[in-house]
Amino acid sequence: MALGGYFTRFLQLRDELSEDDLARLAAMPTRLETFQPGEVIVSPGPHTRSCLVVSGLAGRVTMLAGKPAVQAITALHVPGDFVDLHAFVLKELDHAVVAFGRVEVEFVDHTELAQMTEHFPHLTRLFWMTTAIDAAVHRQWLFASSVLRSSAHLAHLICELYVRMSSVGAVRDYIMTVPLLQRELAEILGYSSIHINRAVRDLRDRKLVRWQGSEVEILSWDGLTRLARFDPTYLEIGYRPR
Amino acid sequence: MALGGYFTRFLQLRDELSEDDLARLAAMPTRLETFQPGEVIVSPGPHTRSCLVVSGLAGRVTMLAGKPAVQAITALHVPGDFVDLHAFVLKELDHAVVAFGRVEVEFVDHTELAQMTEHFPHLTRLFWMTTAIDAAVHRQWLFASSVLRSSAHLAHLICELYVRMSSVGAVRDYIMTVPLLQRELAEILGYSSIHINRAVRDLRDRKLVRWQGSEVEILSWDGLTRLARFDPTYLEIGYRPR
DNA sequence: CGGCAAATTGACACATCTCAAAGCCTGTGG
DNA sequence: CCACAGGCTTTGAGATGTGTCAATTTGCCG
Repeated sequence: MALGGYFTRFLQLRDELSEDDLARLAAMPTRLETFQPGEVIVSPGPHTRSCLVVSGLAGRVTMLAGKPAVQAITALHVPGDFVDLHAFVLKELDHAVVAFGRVEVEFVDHTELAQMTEHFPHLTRLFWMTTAIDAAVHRQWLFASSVLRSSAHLAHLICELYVRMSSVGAVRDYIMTVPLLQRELAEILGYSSIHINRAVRDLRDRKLVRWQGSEVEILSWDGLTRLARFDPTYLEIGYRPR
Repeated sequence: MALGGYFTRFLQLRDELSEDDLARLAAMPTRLETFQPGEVIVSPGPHTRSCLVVSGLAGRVTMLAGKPAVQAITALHVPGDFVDLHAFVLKELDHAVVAFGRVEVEFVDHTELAQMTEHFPHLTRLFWMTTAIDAAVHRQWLFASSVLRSSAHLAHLICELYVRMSSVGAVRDYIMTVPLLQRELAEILGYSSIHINRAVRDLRDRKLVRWQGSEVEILSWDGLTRLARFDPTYLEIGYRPR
C-alpha cells in the first residue's frame, strides 16, 4: 500500500477521509527503505522528499559543532508519523533524523506533496495538522521539562510513547518496545545518562514499570500517569472536521 | 491594511508573494483588538478564529490544574507572528494566549483561512510554513534547555528575541523592549524567579547587557551569542521558493 | 508620604552533574 | 566451551547548579 496504512490510520483517527482523499493517498508514489540501528535516515540540509515511519522508532537529533560539541534529541517518531513533513515547507532541515533500532520508512517526493496542495485542500489541511501535532508535542515536552523532576519527566515520556504507539496498534497489553539507550534517553530529557539510570531505578522501585533492555512493561498505568501528571489531550486523538 | 504589514513582511522575508497572493491577503477581513498587560487574548478550548500580533509581545501559557497548579510559557510572539494559526488545523487550543505589556492583535476567521486553502495553494504553503517555523523555535528551546545552563539559556532567549524583533524592524540599535517580569522569564526558561534574577545579574556583571525594567540593551552581541552558542538558522529567515 | 508589587540578596536544602570504578551482557575468536 | 573485549548499566562520592524560604531594597503609583 502506498503511504503506509499506519499514516492513513493516524489521519482517520482525527478526521474523515473522502473516497477522493483515500484514492489520492493510495496513488502517491513512495519508496520504502530500511535502516539499521544508529543509521542516519536524513541529514541536515536541503531536501526534495520527506519520510514517514512504517515500523520502528526514529528521532530527530539537533547538533551543535564547536567545543564541546553537544546534541539533543528533540522528537521521537513512531509508526504512522510523518517525521520530516515540515521540511516540505521549510525546504531545509536543521537537524538529522536517525534510526533507533531497525526502522522502515517510506519516502515521498515534495513534488507529489506540492501537487497535492494544488488540488486537495482537505488533505493539505490534514497534512498541515500532522505538523501542528508535532508542535503540540514539542510544547508538551517544554512544559514537562519545565515542571517535572527527573522520574516524573521520564514517566511522562513513557506515557506519551505508550499512547502514541497504542493509538496505531503498535503495542500489546501494557508492553512496548523502546529501543533507546540510557544515553539517548538522557539526550531526550536533558539529563546525564547516570541520572537517567537513577530515574529508571526509581520507577522500578515504585513498581510502576518493568524495564529490561528495550522492553518496557507498564505495571501501573494509574500510578505512572499520576506521577507524570500525564494528560493525553495534546496528542489530538479525536474526530473533528478539519 | 488588512493582515498587518508585519506579517506580510514576515512572509516576504522568506518567499516572493505574487500580485494575487498580496491581493488575497489585503482582502482578508480582520478585526483589530487591543489587550492590556496580563489580559488573556485567547483561552484554551475550541475556536473559530486565529490571531496575529500587530504590536507588543504575546505568549502561550500551558497550564495544569491540580495540586500544585503549575504553568509554563511555551512560546513568545512578536509583531508579525500568527500566534495561534495552528488552531486552524487543530480546532482546539490546549493553552492560553496572553498579553505581555500592551498588545494589539488582529483576528481572522477560520472560514477565511479555509477558503484560502481551497484556492490559494501557495499562500497555504506559506501559512503552513509559519507554523513550521513555530515548531522549529520550539525545538530550539528544547535544545537550549537541554544543553545550556541558566545564564547562557537566558542569553539565548535574548538573542532569539532580538533577531526576531529586528527582522520585522521592531528594535532600534541594540535596544529592545521586553515587557516580561522575572517570574515570567522563569516560566519561559523553567527556572525559579530567584534563579532568573541571578542569571540577569550574571549577564550584567559580564557586561553583556544593560537591563532596566523592560528595556534591554545588548552591549556585546558577540559576547552574548558566544555565551548562548546562538545560531539563528532555525528562524528560517531567507528567501526560498516554497 | 504610604503601600504594594517586583527585584535583590543570603543561607541552606535538594537536584543533578562529573568522575571513577565495578558489574553485566553480548559477540567473537581461540 | 571458555576467555576476552567492548559497550552498556549500575553504583558511589563529591562538586556544581538550582530551588526554597525569609528578609531587605527598589521602584512605581496613588
